[in-house]
Amino acid sequence: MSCEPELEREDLCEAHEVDFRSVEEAKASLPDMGYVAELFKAMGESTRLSILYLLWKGRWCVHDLATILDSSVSNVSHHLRLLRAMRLVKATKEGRKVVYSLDDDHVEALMSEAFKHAGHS
Amino acid sequence: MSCEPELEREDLCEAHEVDFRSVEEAKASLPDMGYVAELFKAMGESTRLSILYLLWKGRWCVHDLATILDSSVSNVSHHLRLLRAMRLVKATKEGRKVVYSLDDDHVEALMSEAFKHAGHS
DNA sequence: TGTATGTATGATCATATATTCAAATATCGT
DNA sequence: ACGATATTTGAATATATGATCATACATACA
Repeated sequence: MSCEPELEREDLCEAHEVDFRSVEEAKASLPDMGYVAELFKAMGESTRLSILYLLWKGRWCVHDLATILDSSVSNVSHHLRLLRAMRLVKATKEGRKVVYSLDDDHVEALMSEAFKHAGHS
Repeated sequence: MSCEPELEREDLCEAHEVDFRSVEEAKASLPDMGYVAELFKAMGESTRLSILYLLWKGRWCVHDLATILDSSVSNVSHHLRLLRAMRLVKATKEGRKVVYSLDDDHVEALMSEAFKHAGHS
């Protein structure tokens, strides 16, 4: 059914302590990395990570985010678009402002975990 | 002491419900994102994330990692170098092989958290 | 000591990404 | 309706990054 070529024994390190079966099993057990990789990638850029951090602690409009981050409104808006597309943040229109907030408990848990150890360099 | 220019009131959204003080405080409270962003960036690439996942579950030499990931030894080795430089994985020479394993509990905790929700798209 | 195996490295290339700029859109107050 | 405020968008650009290739290095074994 699968179009994958069969794994051959020659593809393995000879005399490796783990056998053919282990490599096959490891390959089969590998979950899809797509979503998780995208998530980490979104969080792996300092401007976006800062935005997520700020929204973790409160709600902010675009202009103030840009001020706090010493960045341009345009740049912040571009990053917010990405975060919105990934449903990590949500936008609420309030008058002529758009106020952003976190939209994913998942992200809070990851940040909590990540910043817990921060400064262990 | 700081070379930062003083924040001016004009830099703020007028009539924002949060006041000048909040923006100043938010700016001051913002932790350094450097390390955490680097960490997420390292994990935000599917080949590297897969490597970390595999090493989370066991120990593997470079050749077998490449086989499991359908990638080249060279490519995997380059990624391992990055992960080594960040002290996320460690290398152990065993004969002519180099066996890699995780070198950071932190990463395990993050992966555990991340994959817990995977497939909630 | 030579050869095969296993890994690391540097250069190159194609692509992806962050940022800036200019301009468009939308909302409020006068 | 007009001007000011607030945000979004697309294009252009510079930089970063992942993959590949060729090659160097290092170890085991004959």
